[in-house]
Amino acid sequence: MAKELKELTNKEDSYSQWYNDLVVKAGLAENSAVRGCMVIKPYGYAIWEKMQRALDQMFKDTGHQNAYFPLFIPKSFFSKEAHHVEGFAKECAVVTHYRLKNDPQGNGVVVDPDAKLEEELIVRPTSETIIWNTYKNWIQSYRDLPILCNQWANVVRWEMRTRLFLRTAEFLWQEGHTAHETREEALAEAKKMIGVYKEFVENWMGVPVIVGHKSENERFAGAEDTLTIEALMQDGKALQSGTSHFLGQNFAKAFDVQFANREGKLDYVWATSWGVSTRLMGALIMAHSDNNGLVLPPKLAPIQVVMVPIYKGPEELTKVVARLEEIAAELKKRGISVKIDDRDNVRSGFKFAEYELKGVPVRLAMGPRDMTNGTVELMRRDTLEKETLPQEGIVDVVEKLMDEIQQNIFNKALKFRDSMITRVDTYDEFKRVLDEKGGFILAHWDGTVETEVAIKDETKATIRCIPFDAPEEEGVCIYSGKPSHRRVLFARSY
RNA sequence: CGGGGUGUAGCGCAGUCCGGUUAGCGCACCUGCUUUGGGAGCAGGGGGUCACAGGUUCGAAUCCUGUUACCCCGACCA
Repeated sequence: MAKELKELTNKEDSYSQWYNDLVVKAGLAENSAVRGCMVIKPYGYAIWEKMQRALDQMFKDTGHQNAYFPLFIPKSFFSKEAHHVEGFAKECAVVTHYRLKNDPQGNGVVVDPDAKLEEELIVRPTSETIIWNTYKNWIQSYRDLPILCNQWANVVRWEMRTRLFLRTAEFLWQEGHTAHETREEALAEAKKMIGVYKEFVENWMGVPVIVGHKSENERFAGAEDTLTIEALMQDGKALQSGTSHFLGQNFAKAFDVQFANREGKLDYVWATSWGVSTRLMGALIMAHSDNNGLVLPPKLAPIQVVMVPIYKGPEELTKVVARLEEIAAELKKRGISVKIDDRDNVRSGFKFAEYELKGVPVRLAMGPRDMTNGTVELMRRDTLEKETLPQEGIVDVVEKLMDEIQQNIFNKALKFRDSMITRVDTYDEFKRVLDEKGGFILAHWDGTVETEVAIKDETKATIRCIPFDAPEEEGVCIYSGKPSHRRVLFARSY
């Protein structure tokens, strides 16, 4: 299986095909019978569950609670915020009927024309509207604020072209929706949550990100400011990995959500929303994988250690497995997940390749030779290095390795990412770097939508963000030559 | 929605141009034996309305007409 992957990469023509193949062969997901929709397989879902659990804890640690809102949104709600409708209208699934019946002509089941809904329902592409319609009833006074809710849900965006995890017609995500008394508090919330995302993506997924503001043109439909984390994939393309929006009073005004403030006057509520999706799975895969398959950070690996017995005949198998079980029990005591693969219908070499493909961080192999010598062979997935070590103390070694691998995966990705940030000062250089090297480009921009759009049309590169830490620096826009006060981050992206 | 491509076993494909025994190969699957420190070998076996519908013909996977599904490249997007 990995052999085929290797052959694919050697063609070097299609990273996306390689990616797709990897996702399928590693058993993460596959395309479903429904166009544009994805089946997440147990192994892929196990990783997603680990992400969910970690994120959920982080949300709770920052004072949020989970809730759940309806899948269907009445069309009238949806159209209340002008920019919001405009942004999503083109990709909505719409429910128009509520019943089927047997076809009188005998062609199976048909939609019953008598069961037409008076008002169509939109399958949520995001939940701001249904949530703000609900919050309206929850908020009367400043004493009801803030409201800090999150929901884990699926949403539907009817995309033309889809790719496993990166863009599917239906996807799983989490969306936080908060309501605040003041502008400052809402701004702080939006900033806090993009920080939570950064921490998660870097510390759990081992993927370094750049945090910043979206340009006006790339902003969320209905937001006053969109904060983003941008990651870089190994093919040099950027991936927007999470966003946090300051919504101002736009949705409060659209849904007439007013509260009595501390002065006893009516005021509109300030809002934020923020989300990350199963797209993060795509980021995880594309940031770390190599020609042997996935490379999973230990914190998210469903299996952290796999044990492969090497043996001739059933007696040896029993003996080796018995010893492996002792070590496995020790590892489990320390919270490390272990799998002993004692299948006898595939050979050990096959298993080695299979777990490499699946990205298992550490492999322990033990055979008769090791039984005699009191040793065990350890391989770490991130470097593919093999070492024969004494069984005595192996549990300590593995435990330490978990942290080391987690750190090493991040460092490797960081080093790559940093090597792929290029500063350019002319448009020619900009285009050359895009075509020959890819990655992030730091360049001056005059701050206008026209320039941004023109660059996008000519090069397919967009402004990924205006980084938080962009220092003030006088310069001239690479496109228009007009003055600019800081560099912004460009890239071609997914 | 535009441009290109493909539908033949669970998966990947050959055969189609130029119609002709019983439709073939690799992987996977099942059985048995031998193997087992990096993707095992041999032997045997199971599995197909050749995408669908209509037409031409003594005869269609193959030719003609229509339909449909999927993939790739664009426009759209987390």
